Amino acid sequence: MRVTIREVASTAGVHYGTVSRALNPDTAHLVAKKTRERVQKVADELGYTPNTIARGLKKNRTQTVGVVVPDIASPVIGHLVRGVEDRLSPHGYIALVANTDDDREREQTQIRALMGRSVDGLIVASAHLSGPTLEELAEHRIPVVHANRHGHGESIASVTSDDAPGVYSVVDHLVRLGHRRIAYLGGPLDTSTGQTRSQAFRFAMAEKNLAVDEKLVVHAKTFRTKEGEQLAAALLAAGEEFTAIVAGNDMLAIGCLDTLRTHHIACPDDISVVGFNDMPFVDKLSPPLTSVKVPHYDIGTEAAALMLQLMHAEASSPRTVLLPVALVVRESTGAAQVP
Amino acid sequence: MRVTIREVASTAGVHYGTVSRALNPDTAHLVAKKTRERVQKVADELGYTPNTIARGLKKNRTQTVGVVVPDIASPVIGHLVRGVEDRLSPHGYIALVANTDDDREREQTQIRALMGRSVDGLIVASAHLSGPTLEELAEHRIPVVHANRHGHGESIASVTSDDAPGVYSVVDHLVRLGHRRIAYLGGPLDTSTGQTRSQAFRFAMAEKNLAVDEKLVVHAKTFRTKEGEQLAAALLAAGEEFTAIVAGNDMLAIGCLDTLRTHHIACPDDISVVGFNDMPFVDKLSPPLTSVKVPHYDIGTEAAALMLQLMHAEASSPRTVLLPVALVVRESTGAAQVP
DNA sequence: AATGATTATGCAAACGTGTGCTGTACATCG
DNA sequence: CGATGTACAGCACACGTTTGCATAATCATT
Repeated sequence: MRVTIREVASTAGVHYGTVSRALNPDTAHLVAKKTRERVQKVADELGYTPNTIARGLKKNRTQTVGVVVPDIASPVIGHLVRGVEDRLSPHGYIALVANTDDDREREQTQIRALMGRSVDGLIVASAHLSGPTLEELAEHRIPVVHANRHGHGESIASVTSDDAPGVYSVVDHLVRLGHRRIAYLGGPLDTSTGQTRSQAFRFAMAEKNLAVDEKLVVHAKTFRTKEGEQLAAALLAAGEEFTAIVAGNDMLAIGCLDTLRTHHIACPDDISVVGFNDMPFVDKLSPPLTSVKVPHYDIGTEAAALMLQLMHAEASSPRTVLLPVALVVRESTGAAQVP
Repeated sequence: MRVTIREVASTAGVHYGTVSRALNPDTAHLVAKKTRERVQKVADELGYTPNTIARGLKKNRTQTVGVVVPDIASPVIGHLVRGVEDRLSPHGYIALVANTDDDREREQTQIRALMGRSVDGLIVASAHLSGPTLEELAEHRIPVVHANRHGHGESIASVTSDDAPGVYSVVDHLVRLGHRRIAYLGGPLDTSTGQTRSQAFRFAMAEKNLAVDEKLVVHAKTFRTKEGEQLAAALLAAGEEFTAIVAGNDMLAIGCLDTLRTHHIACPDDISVVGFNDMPFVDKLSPPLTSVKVPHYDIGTEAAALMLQLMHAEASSPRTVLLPVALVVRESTGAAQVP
């Protein structure tokens, strides 16, 4: 059996209420220094650890935040979760992670499971969030922070990468290299990143006074390399000429590289390829992939920081954080092929 | 405010104890079908969800298992955790993950934090586990399963990959290609995988009647690419001849490839390189890395399965699971250079 | 020395469940 | 018809804390 506050009290010769106060930083000033020290010592000797469950029941706070992600096995998500953890744990909070596979039903189930465990807050990095679930969350008045995705309007706090300038810098980079006919292989339009980047691409092209050939714009249904391969092949088969592909993320870009290789098309000599996210090891690909560095770890820490603010109900603070990204030029982009 | 069992009871016109029994599958048979159905209906209408915290306090079980990992951001660990989650969640359990960075102190802190939250079990994939902590765990009589690492003796359940045959198949593969002078660049000897694979290498070499040149055996302090680079450079600088490097994992192997490239040594033409784990995307490296596929996802599911057994205290079952690995031959290994 | 102010501690009621025990109503049996 | 058994529901305590309130102890002030 685990040692309780009463045992500490009896061996220290004080009432258990006093022990509670002595051990709690907020109330420690209410107990005399002498007894506080004695209690502290006895608690250490007995190896007392407060029962978080009992405390949670009483205070209605569990020092736990739920983290809802599409897939913890994905490298970018892993870094995000790591950031959350690192920022949260010094404050005594711990993360409860749940995978959804971007599946609406599973999302709902997982969020319910988290709510049932009385998490103090919810960081949501999963793509969708169905209506009923959102309502439930509102009912429980539980703080919610969106990470790596935009919220519904501005009502929900969110922290994301500032993708638009990133996409612009990609297009700018390609244009400077002489590219004019640029294909776009984007991610799912029902995800926040898929949509944002797609719009940003059109905007950037307009900015450069370049026409967007609709035949050169395709969108994947998932962010998987396999689909990148297929869509890249489809772009090639369409017969429209182009000298560069901007991909919605690195996975899709890797698919492109594979397809180019199987078609014996040289990259970057014939066609340049750009990814997004700058995942680990894309610098080791052949050719090393030009990409846009997205600070997923920092997204995690910022989301956690925002969550801490919300939970402690500090004065209203900036609710929407945009983190800067940076183009990383490598060898998958080069001068446009002369026609 | 959240709806409690008492509200359900009063609107259904029964005692709250009855509601508790009616809603709990194990005790539902104790209440008449008619009232049980009425209670059920009222509970649904009111949107009652049992308070897991209160239940946890009473039953001393939280339907939660702690998962202690070195770094959730690492791709292999991500897959492992994913496996744990997938196997656990259908049973209503949820995973509480904690990173340790393989740091002894942090390990202790995190495990304490998990224990304080009354987890029902602990899956430990972190490298070390210092003495005092182990004792604490034993005191609490909490089920522990080691994943991806061997336990202390056979007293603790564990599930790992069967690395020895994997290493043997690597050496065998190289020998068949004509390699005789083979270097070993292993992981930290104070980690389970580092030690197992190192021993297995010596054993495999002996099996093949090949001498192990101690100047060609080095061990990293961490599993990082940077250290792979440095140690590979050190091997080259040592002046001993060799035609192949067996690395303790893919990260170290990637470091080797980088060093070979900067030294303008061709791989595999001059020196072959083999990794271990078969991480995502090592097939996209240049050259694509020959490696040993370790089923980290399955290690996760198996560890979770074992944990479920232990928690439900089913009859004593196989406590040590070894999962098979498979050599995946790619282009980083080739025929030995003729002298 | 008595009074008031301040500080330190004890007391006990919650928080929302689970569950052993008790009591009641009804059926069954001799 | 009385005794016994069975099925169901109520009662109240316990799980380990926190915390408002009351009380005791200490100290300063007049």
